Amino acid sequence: MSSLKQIKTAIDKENLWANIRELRKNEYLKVGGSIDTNIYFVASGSIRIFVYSESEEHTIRFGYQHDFVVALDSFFTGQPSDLYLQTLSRTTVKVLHKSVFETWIHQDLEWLSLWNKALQALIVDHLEREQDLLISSPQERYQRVLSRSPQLFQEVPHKYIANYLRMTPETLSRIKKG
Amino acid sequence: MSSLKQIKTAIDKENLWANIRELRKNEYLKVGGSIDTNIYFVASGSIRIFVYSESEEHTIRFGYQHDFVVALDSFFTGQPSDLYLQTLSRTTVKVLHKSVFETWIHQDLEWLSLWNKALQALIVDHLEREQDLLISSPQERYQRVLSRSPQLFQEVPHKYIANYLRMTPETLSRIKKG
DNA sequence: CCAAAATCTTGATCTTAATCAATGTTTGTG
DNA sequence: CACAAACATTGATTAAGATCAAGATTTTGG
Repeated sequence: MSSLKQIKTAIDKENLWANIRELRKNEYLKVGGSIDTNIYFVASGSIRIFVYSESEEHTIRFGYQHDFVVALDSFFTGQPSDLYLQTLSRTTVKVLHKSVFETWIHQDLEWLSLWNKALQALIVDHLEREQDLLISSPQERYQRVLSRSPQLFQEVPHKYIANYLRMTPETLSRIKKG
Repeated sequence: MSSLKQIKTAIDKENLWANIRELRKNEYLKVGGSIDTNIYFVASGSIRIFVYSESEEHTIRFGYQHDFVVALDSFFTGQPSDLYLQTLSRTTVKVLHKSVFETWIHQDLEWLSLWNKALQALIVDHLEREQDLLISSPQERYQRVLSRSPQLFQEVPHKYIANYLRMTPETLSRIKKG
């Protein structure tokens, strides 16, 4: 059982959730320039994290059912960040406040160790992502992400996946066909 | 004082280093397919972390004087990883074994908290890096990294920086001129 | 269920950075 | 110091993916 799943179970048991939010398609949980230190758990639906740059959107990550979604930079630093969190469909999230989480996690060395493990797993994921992005062939980038996250292609519109893979929807479409 | 600096100071004080290695230019600390759970501290010189893919090298990160350098995926998972660690010049590193580090870090909640902070800072760095890589204009990618890490351009040959920025040395050269 | 909107596909053209090639410059070593 | 090797620059050409445009398909909301 992954560290994140264990953390989720414990949060449920101790009933730490602040509230539940229901969002329509395309609603923003967070916009650029704002502080958001919440942890969101996607009960249903899907969310996209992106930034603006060169007046274009760049997709950082997706979250769908059973994922945690967090504006990590704002969460860690407590500062405003450039990240946008937007729903891609009607979505329900459970909200956990950082302060509650922090208090809880520091109550027991066991929890802190678990959180440590979760952070480590996150870093390993980021390393993978970095390699995905460095690869020059769009074909290869597609293959790597497809084989690691086939589910993703079921869950979110491909135009966003194309953006996530730093290619146009047209290029992605042609790769899928080929 | 950053969490990493505090950790470094403590390791020095407790004398946890296993040994010191002197390496010539272009020597490998680690090659792809191997396990390496060491933490290296660059006393002098410089190191490049890269992977092979499509029979090309892709540069993940640089480490120079006073940086920690770690094959993070292998370090965290204990498994073999695709990362290569290679010196870019005559380099001296201090070596710290994971087991020693882990034992030490778990002795005190204070240390574990500090390590936690370091991991968080690392994740924020990775987020920045991800945004750097997503940007489509080579010009912009160059500008962002230059303004965040001007020192880098003093420390390592630009052909490696070009690779790190996912462009050719020719393109980087033209950007610098323009 | 139907209409409108959003998404996806396909083809033609254009643009930008990669490639190729040659020369100039710096660095490191005997 | 000299000379070779590594690195950087510059110009010409090519190629791959972006852009543009139109049509097909799917999704969504009243």
